[in-house]
Amino acid sequence: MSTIKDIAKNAGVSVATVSYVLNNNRYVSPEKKERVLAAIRELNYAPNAAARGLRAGESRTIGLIVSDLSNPFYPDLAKACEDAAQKHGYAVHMINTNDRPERMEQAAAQAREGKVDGLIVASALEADRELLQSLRERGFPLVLAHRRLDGLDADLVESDNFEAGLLAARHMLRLGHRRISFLAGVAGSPISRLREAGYRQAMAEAGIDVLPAWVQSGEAKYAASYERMLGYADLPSGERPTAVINMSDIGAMGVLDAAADRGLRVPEDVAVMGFDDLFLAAFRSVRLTTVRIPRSELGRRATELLLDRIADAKLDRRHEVLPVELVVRGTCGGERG
Amino acid sequence: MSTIKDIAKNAGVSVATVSYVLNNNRYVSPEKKERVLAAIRELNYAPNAAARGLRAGESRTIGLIVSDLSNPFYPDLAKACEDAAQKHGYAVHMINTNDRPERMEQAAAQAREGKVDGLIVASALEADRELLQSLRERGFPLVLAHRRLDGLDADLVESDNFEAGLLAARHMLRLGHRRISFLAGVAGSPISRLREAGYRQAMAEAGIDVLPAWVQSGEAKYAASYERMLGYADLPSGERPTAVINMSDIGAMGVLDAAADRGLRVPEDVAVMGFDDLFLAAFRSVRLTTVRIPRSELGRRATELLLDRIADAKLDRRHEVLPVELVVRGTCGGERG
DNA sequence: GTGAAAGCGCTAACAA
DNA sequence: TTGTTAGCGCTTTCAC
Repeated sequence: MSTIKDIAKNAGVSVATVSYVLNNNRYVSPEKKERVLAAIRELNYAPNAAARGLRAGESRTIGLIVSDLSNPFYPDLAKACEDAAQKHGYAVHMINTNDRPERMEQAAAQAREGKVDGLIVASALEADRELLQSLRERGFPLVLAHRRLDGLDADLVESDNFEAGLLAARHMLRLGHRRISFLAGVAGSPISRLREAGYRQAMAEAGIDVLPAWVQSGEAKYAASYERMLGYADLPSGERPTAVINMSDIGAMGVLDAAADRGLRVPEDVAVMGFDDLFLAAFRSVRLTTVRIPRSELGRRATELLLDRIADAKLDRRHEVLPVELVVRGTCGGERG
Repeated sequence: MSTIKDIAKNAGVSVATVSYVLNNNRYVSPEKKERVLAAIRELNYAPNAAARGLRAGESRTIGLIVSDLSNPFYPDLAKACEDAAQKHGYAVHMINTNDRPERMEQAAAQAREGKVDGLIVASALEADRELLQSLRERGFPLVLAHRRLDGLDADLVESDNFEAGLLAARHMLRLGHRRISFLAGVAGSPISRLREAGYRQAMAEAGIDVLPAWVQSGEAKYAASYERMLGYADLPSGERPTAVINMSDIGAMGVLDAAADRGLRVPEDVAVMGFDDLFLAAFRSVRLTTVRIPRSELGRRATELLLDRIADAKLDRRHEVLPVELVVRGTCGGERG
């Protein structure tokens, strides 16, 4: 690898001059400039990032922490984040925690070492609060995406989860359902809490008492949701919920499959909804009615907020709520599309 | 952010001593050591990565280039890569190219700037050959994963694509099919070429002439495969392939959906297979028979090879071929599982 | 055992 | 208009 000195020597100028043409922040005579450029081409030179970073005190890289890359929710968010960052000359350093706390610690370490200039946390867990708070206290730029962490002094972009729950439940209600189940996410998850609140509000508006058996916390993943639907299927049909709203599209797939395995027809015997609107929800063999969570927008806005914050640390804290949208397909009947 | 100087001052020792305890590569008296450790804790110090990197001439970071993060194929590969890298103290810098050449150039730039110590390319395109070759010529550590690039002087880990094609076609043959279609990937893709060769070999073994209409190149994605299956569906039933092997599980979903849209039953009217064995292939509503491509192993081995190469640049070039596996589900009949 | 100081590659203040 | 040089934070050689 050649250095700026090699270029200077090759072009017969000082290193300062090379630096000037590199950053073009000083006038350099056309002849010298051309010689420098030629030397750069000839030696295939690229300025060393570590040296630049050390000098400038920044890495021009942001970190993106996601909890589970295999969840199709995150790749879209990550892509949008990368696109937005790139537009501003930043690279994205993605870290997949698999919800393991030690991975989060590694991410924080990278922050403290200056490997990244700021962090987007797309999966903040209660367990991460202290770590993230300590980062913030040291003034480290941080934005939470998708999952909020109440009381944490950081910028936040989320979707309108209350509205999402409201939309879902109202849709079921409109279709005539009364026994509507809400299969929530892990207890304490703010996303789940908000959506459940929306669901409860819709039920209250309709004058329906929500029975305890209708609302269950747990993992929103395929297997857990499958099991929970199996539980409903074993109920006598007069007690069984006629509609099931699941915290995620992936979980809704489990509900759908469990219903099928028990000979329950969708939507005739059970109507099913999810949240997210993943690509698989659109498959003809699925046609899942769902509430779309704007993941790309989440990623893009989070990045923009972070970049703003990096540029100006004393901005007021911001909190953005992105709109969600009902997507009607086949699993509740009344398909439009 | 505090620096090593702050620690030295706080602990009343020299920066050298701080460095020694940081890296613990010299004997330091217990008392001083304790004072240094205390100062580090007190000031919440972490050594600056840029300074270290500059000094050491390495970033302890590897780059992972994937072509499309939204394709569920890659996240699993990326996770395995991250796990393996982490085990050796390396971070992973993921870059999503979306198959755009300029993104590949940015990745190469990061390599030349020393932001990463080596690169795993999980989606090498013909168009990238020159760029990658020039990196190799400068001795930059590079390993190709999943997609080979003939003639490129780089380590390679791929799956046994010829065998995969063979397995798929033989499975259909065993089930009694004769008119077996192979919906290939983009023309010229080595993966597609190899799998097609396996398919053709199986057909030849069975003494069947492969009709031109049975083999079609194109995108292996949902929409393109959907269209191609629609084309088959319009054929008189005596000419229509009774079995369709698609280059990817996602594409096979398109085939499945097109068949359903045309009232064709699976597997009675058409048997369908994919490649990959994505999580969605296992859904009860899908139950796709497929050939499993070992994506996690691909990611893990690629990382190990790269780390080896970083440690020792003059290793012989390596080429590993990972085994694939037939996964029988419902879309061809004869389900075992 | 510990410390002073050189130097990794770069930028920019200052001098000329 | 261009060059000299200090210094970013760290590691390590060399000296004591």
